[in-house]
Amino acid sequence: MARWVLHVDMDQFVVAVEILRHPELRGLPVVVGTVGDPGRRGVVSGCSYEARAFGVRSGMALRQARRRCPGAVFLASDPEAYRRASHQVMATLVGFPADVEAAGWDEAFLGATTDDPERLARDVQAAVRARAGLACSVGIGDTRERAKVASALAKPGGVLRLTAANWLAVVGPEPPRRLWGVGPRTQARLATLGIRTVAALARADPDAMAAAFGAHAGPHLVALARGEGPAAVSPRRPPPRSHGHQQTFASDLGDPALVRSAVAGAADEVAADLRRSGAKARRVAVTVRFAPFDTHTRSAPVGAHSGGPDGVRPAALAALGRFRLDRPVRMVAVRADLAAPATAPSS
DNA sequence: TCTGGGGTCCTAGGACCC
DNA sequence: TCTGGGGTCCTAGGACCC
Repeated sequence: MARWVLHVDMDQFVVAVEILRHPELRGLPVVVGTVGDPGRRGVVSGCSYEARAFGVRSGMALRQARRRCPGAVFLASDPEAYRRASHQVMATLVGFPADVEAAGWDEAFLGATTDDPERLARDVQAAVRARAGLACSVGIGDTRERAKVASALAKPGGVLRLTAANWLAVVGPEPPRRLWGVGPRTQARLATLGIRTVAALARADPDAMAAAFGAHAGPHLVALARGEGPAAVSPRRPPPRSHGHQQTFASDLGDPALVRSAVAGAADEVAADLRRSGAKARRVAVTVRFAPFDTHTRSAPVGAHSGGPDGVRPAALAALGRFRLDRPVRMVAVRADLAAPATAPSS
């Protein structure tokens, strides 16, 4: 029997959850945003296939979504409902003879030993539909990268297998953006080098790519284009490396005192996270986004308070003190880098 | 045209040390 | 006075993902 990676990806997850409790929305263009009001600052966190037909995309500004699809139903995001649905899905997956690694609310990797991965994929789809009432697509691969790309190509509701044998035939003509780990910036840089397809990137000289993208990142890009990479699926999640909170203001803040109080508030939320998790902070970074979108970060160590929660706010305000708050501010963020857990030293 | 909130990882320059 | 080659830490920025 062979070892396979399956990538299970829920179809239009947040919208599907909304349709479960609002069946009358089925078949309509539906847009779920951070806020339900498309006149306010916020982005699309999920949209139905009917809305996508109008050009609405995840991550798009709500105002732009409304321009593209004025007739869409706009709903506010309800994270608690999505988390409950996610738990149902993950509980269903854990019932299968496989290692299960959650990769966000709406997707998971399965590591399974089987001679019929398609059969397993169909069984997973049926079980998720029966238990949670939701549809998913399943990618099958001999690496995580291939399984991940396969599930995207299988949408909606399909099953697709990608291995070394058919990877380039299927994915080769696609733009590099199709790869898991290549975004719009990297695709644009690749285009300036004349590389416009996955196949072209797979043929690229790793040394030349190292010169252009860095010693590690360059060859890594070529490996991605070949579908290579790890195949391990690990059910245990590593401890978090950071905790953060950020706030975009409904309208820009011109008063530095208000900016300081927003930073203090975010720092207190981070401190509360630290208390819950028992983790220690190493540094605290404050990000200030000036209008329209000019973004800078300053950080400070939390040494004076031994990394405890009480040290977060002073460190955040110290970092903020290094900014000149002479322009309107759109967003502030506070993030704490966590110290490695103080468990038994291993060496 | 306008760009949320929560994260992870990589790069690169300078400081500092041997 | 001019000077190699490595390592690690600190810091800011960038890219990407869900």
